[in-house]
Amino acid sequence: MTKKQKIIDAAIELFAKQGIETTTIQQITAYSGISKGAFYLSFPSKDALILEMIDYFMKLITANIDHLVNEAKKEKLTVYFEATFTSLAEYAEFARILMLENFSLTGEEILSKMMYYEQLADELLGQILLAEYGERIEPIIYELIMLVKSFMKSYTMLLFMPHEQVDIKRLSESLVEKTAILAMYTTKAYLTHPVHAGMKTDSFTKAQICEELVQVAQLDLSPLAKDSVQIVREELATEKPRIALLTGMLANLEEEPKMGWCCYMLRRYIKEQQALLSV
Amino acid sequence: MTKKQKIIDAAIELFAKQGIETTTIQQITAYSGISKGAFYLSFPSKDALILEMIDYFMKLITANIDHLVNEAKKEKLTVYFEATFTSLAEYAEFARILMLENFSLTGEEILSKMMYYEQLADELLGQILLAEYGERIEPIIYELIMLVKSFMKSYTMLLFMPHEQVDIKRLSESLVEKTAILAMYTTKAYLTHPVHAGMKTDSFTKAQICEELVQVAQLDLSPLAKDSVQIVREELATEKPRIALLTGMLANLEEEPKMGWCCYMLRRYIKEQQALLSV
DNA sequence: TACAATATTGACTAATTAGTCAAAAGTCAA
DNA sequence: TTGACTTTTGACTAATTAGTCAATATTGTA
Repeated sequence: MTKKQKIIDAAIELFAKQGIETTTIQQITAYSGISKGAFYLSFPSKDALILEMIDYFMKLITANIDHLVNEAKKEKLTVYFEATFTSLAEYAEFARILMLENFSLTGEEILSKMMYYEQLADELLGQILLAEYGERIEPIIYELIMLVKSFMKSYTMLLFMPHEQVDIKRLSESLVEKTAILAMYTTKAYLTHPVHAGMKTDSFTKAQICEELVQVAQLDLSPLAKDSVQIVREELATEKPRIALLTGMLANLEEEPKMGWCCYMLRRYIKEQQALLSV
Repeated sequence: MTKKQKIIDAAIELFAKQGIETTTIQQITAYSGISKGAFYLSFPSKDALILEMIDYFMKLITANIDHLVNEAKKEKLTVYFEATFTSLAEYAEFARILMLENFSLTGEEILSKMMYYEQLADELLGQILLAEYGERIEPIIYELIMLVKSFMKSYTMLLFMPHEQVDIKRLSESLVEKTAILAMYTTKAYLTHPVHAGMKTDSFTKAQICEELVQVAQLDLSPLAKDSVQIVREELATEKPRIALLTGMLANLEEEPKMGWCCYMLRRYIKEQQALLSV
């Protein structure tokens, strides 16, 4: 395990236990069995650590949910709810802290990072809703996204109450029903535009994906994964990467641990290219 | 203006501007033009100040919303939404900070204080919903309360975005529609019990109300208000306070500024006594 | 083994801030 | 005006913590 990973592991536990702001570098270094100096060899500052932790966590969750939803052939909304609650429950302590300290965290960067991932989540939810309920909900799509996110935030709190035992399946079904009801009968939508209007999630460029591939190539992967990564890198270096090839390689990588974010980027890239072609 | 009020005024502004945790006593004393020592003559600690500020603010909001809803003869839910958004908008900067730092605030006391006021809000909402949609929603009442609160929290965020201009009337109507839809069609409720089960808001005792009356009697009030307060105090000292008398005095006090919390307590006391009688 | 290059350490600095308290300023009755 | 009493002050303490860097340990190489 790299030193960075040791620090991140310790930080996850400590942040989860006592909050981000109140956890000191001293505590993190003591807990991970390294010295203070060593910490600053891995991270330039405490803020940088927080930023990387959030990034690490949000990529994990985002990629995981997107993967499960894409895999599902029907009832994608149910899967979306289940995947979200399950993912959050898995890292409940840290997710709880992140949610609660969300905005009290200082720093422009952290805030825009959070907004970025929220935007990604909104996009996925929007696609699912449109696929599920058809074009007729287009006039109320921004409202629906807001409402569904509201539900989820509130019910997510239940996951964080230690005594409460959440039945994720039943909860998801309950929320699907509410979403369907609202999609069906809502006439007076307050929101007619996305809330975070300014924000736009640019699609991933070939360069960005390659960069990420270089990163993960350093991890120890199965031979299949290692080769697939290499092939994708070479293909992305060409003028017109072949979608079929990328799709196949993506399938090779999907189940590989630690490759989640790569897969997410690739998936989006492929979808986008297909959309361009079909126009 | 008392020294305490000076401090509270300064704290409201500074907390709103830069957050509660990051505001120092130094800044507060500098801003309110007093010395550090003087601060500690008015408040035993920074935490005590925070606690009192939250109390001050929550009482203001709670009493105001309850007053407006009780005054309304019909469409109480609409009034509830409007009153809530309007009250929050009025103190938007501070409300925003309170909402965002909500849980990162340390201290058992602050947390239980917030839960207490949330519980009061839940009760009011529950009553309105039952009155509006009848007994048939009883099986889904806890779910509905949760859902409506979810909406409100999310849309409240819009109030805090400086560039966004919120049309409270239209928003409230939109939320009423959603509430009605959910009340009408929901069949699969996830929640069958209140979330904060342990918590219970005990009714106000005569002693508690008297205590508050003693407090406000020190403020400078109109002669009518002053006399009414005195009469209520005497009446509450008796074995069986007459409801008719209290109701009349309450009417005298309703529009008096700074009496909000007193009126709220009285209103609840009267309602409760009436409920006991009608059994 | 010897030596250089690299990695790691933890005592130290500088900055911040809640809370204290001896001294100064203000008040007021005689 | 005096002087006893109250209020207010702000320099000071003690505690905390992010970040530094000279000294030390480890590793790789010839």
